[in-house]
Amino acid sequence: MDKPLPCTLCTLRPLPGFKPAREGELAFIARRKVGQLRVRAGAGVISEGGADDRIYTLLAGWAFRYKSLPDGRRQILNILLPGDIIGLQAELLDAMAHGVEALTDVSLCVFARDMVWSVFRVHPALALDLTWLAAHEERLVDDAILSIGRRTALERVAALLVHLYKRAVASGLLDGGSVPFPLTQAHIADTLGLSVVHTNRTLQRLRRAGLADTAGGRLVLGDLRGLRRVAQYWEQPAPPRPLF
Amino acid sequence: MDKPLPCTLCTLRPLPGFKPAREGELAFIARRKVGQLRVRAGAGVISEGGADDRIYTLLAGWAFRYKSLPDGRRQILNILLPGDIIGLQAELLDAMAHGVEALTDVSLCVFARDMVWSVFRVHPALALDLTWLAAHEERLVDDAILSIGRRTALERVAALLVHLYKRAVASGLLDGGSVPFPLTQAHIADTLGLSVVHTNRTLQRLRRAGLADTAGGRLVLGDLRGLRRVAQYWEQPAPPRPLF
DNA sequence: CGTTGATTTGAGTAAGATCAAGTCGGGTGG
DNA sequence: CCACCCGACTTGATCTTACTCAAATCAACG
Repeated sequence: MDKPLPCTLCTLRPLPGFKPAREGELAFIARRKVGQLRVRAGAGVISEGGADDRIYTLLAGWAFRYKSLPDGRRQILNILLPGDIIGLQAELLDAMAHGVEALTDVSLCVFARDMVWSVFRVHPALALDLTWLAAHEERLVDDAILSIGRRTALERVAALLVHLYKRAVASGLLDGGSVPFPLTQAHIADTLGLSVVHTNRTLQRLRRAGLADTAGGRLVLGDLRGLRRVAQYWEQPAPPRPLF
Repeated sequence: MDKPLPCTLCTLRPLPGFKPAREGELAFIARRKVGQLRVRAGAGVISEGGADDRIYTLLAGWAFRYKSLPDGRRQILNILLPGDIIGLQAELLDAMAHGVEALTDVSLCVFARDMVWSVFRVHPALALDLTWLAAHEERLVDDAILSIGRRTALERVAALLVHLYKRAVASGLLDGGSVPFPLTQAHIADTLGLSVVHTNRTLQRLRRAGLADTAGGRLVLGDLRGLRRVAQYWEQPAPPRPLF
């Protein structure tokens, strides 16, 4: 735990990508925040199958959800950026069917386990936001299935880079034409269902074509339009999202 | 539209896989059901990108959610069985990011567009159920990603068959050691990110090994244990689910 | 029968995996 | 300061899985 940031001073909420809170809701949320948690890059936030009884929202840093097979093969389901919720599934279903691991050092707002139910009882509009978030995450996962199932390696990598670039920009991370990019090639491979070697060669193809470069922990898109074209990735405008 | 079945006589709810309705909720749901819709096998229920303003629940028959790329490649996201909800995403997010198509002739309970919001306002416990359903569907999609991304073709097919068998049994469709299986090999291929030809050969392998047979529109698992083993598929017990 | 959709088979190919080294760069400890 | 370590990235060679193309079979149905 580190010194908690009061929700009234939230650094995320003012960002253009987030909806402003409605009357009374911010105070309600603030009252339920029981602390703040810091997790180091590479460490686990929630373990696969574990029944954690907290809900988190990612305040700063990057993380990812993953699942693995008994023999160790691992699949990353989804990259988490600030504003994303962690642990909602565990609250609703019996246990967590996936793990969560920090990609960078990460700060999490911690909420008590009864948070969800009290939101539903007291603040229906906020509860609807929570469901919105769940539906939105499912949409991301749907997109991932389409990529992994039907795109070629080149298309997959291109689509992932466009996708992450867009989200990073929406999180206010754009700085001098590039965004932070904390994924290693092994992470990309685990996200896209590819081997590390093939991921490497595919990234090189994109780099040589002047489309995208991930060097030095930052992502530069040389030609967004062109990248979209090779990825067969068409724009879906992102409306402002709710935040907890 | 065909003659609607009143919710009080629902054929699904008594099944062991579904939670009983709480006090007052059944009447509430019944009042919001505006009709019943029949869709022929192969016809679309919701089109990709369309902004349908209804919510459905699948009363009888099989369907599937899908997404496609501009050039026509198609990926099935998820198979829908009786009790599944259709169109929740469209209500929450702006438009439908995926299409839904009937696999068999299908009956749908139709609810008005404001259904969701009124549930959240009036019946918080029911709203939580709705979110449960969303989280549950996401879990299925998470599993699918793991399969497509990290399992071999043989493992994928085996895992899908086990999965669908389990769900069909939970829907009360088991009859004489087999369940209905309305998917063509092309559907399986689109679900698993394989080509039709390879799907065919893989199914033959399973058949010859005495593990599973999909002949004649029915699925017979010759050796569930063995199938689980090749699929690296471990049991996740399914608690009773809410129904709308 | 003729048509249509689903399944099956065969042959050739290509995308991507695997195996095995090797490089590069940023720590750490001597 | 330098040796060395370690993780991430890169390269080459080879192998395998799964795709593509093309055609045959099969069954249901009007």
